[in-house]
This record gives sequence, C-alpha cells and structure tokens, in this order.
Amino acid sequence: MGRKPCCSKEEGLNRGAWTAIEDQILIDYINLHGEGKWRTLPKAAGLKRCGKSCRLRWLNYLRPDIKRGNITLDEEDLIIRLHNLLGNRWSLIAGRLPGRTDNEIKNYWHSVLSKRLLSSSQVKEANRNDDKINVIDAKLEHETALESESSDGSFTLPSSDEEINASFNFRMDFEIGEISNGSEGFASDFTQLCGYDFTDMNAEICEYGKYGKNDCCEAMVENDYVELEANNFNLDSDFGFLDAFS
DNA sequence: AAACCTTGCAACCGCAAGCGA
DNA sequence: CTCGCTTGCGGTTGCAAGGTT
Repeated sequence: MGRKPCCSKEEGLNRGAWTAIEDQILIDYINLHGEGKWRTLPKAAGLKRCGKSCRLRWLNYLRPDIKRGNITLDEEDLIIRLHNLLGNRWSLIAGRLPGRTDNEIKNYWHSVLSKRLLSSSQVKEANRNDDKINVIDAKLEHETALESESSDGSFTLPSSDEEINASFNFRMDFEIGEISNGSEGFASDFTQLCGYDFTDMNAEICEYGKYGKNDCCEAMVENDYVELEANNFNLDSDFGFLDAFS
C-alpha cells in the first residue's frame, strides 16, 4: 500500500491481512487476559502487530458476539433512520445494532445505502415544493406506501426500491422546537399515532439538554425516540434549539 | 481466455478525546 | 494547567473476487 505504515516507529511488524494463526493467538490471549491495554498486548501475546491493528482486528472481526453479513431489512431501516438523526456517527449507530460493528455499518452505508439514497434524494427534493400536509394525513399516506397489512394485522417492512423510495418521500414537516415548547395538541395526536409520549421526550430533553446537544440526542436515541418516522432529522439543524442548553 | 472494470470489505491513517502524572 | 500516552473514531485506501467486455 502506498501509505506510511501504521506504528511506523516499530519495525519488523506484520501488516495487511491477518493469518489464521495470528487470529488464534489474539483470541487465546484475550480469552485469557481480557480486552484492553492494546499498546502492550502484541508483545505480551507474541504478535508482530501494532496495538491498533490488534484492537481493530478484535473489535471488527474476532469478537465472539459479532454478526457478519446479511444485514436485515429491519437493521437497514434502523441504520437509515439513525444516520438521518446522527450523521456519520458510526460507532453510535453500531451501538444500536447488536453484533454489528461501526466498520461494517460504515462500509454498508458507503457501498449500498448512500447510492440508493442518492437516487431517492432527487424524488425527495421535488416533494419539498409541495404544500405541507398535516401529520395525520402524512402518517396514513406513509403507511399506505410503506407497509402492507396482512390478515393478522401485522406489517412488513419495505422490500423493493420503490417502497423504500416512497418511505423517503414522507416528511414530518414539523418543527421539533414546537415539541420542546409543549405543543400539546400536536403531541397528543402524534402520540396516538406513533405510540410515543412527548411528555417523556420533553423531560428527556430537559434532563440531558443541560449537558449539551449531543448528550441530549444520544439520550433520545437510547430511549428509542428515533423510532419516530421522522426520517429527515438533522443533528445540527433540527436539534439546533438544543444549543440553548449548551 | 484474457484484459479490464466494479464492488465489497478488511485494514490503515490521522486526529481528537480522555486520563493520569 | 500542561504534557504525554492510550484509546476510540471517522475517513480513506487498496486488495481480492466477481462481473463484463
């Protein structure tokens, strides 16, 4: 590779793809001594690798709880929503997807989702010029486009590109600032539709907002508020009102 | 069959945050 | 407070495999 080597101060270290033997040495060592102390781990384990490389290999590949490949539609849907909310905060997104690593999600985003969303954004932009629709109508339209109801009342996630694009055409068209200021009529309507209690959300904002915008956003993610079908949240613009807390 | 192109993904790099001395 | 070290994160690279011409 045409780049400066990792941990260039230390010579004689292996680089590039890991061998099965190296993997086994690392697994055995961590099973015995636990994670951490990456700087000293290679020497202690007898690996000719830098600590960074060992850490990365363990976290992204060797950990026993890692799921690999076959990202489900549910996971994909969650990745898209979290990315809309948090941007390129891959580690935070990965934290909401058990068994998935930040690297895998980042790769999936760049190789699959970003291309798909790029094409859907053109359709989305056209819809920005449409008249605003009220929340109830929007929700019904969204459900019609996104979900197909089966005989037992359950729903399925979108499977075709058309359906996924349709989900992106849906916009909440509301100011989240209104929620924080206690727009009770709106909140009760939306709570009824989505099953989320904006009273709790307000409390969450007040509690975590005082520590700063990022803490508040992360707290909201932790508490599943991102499950709202608000696909177009943006950390800086839509949560801008939280700046007042910082 | 061979050359070229595209895609997926593991791995590397630089930077910044956290933490202890 | 500052300095140095370690760890974690996001961006980027380059290899290998599969697809296309």
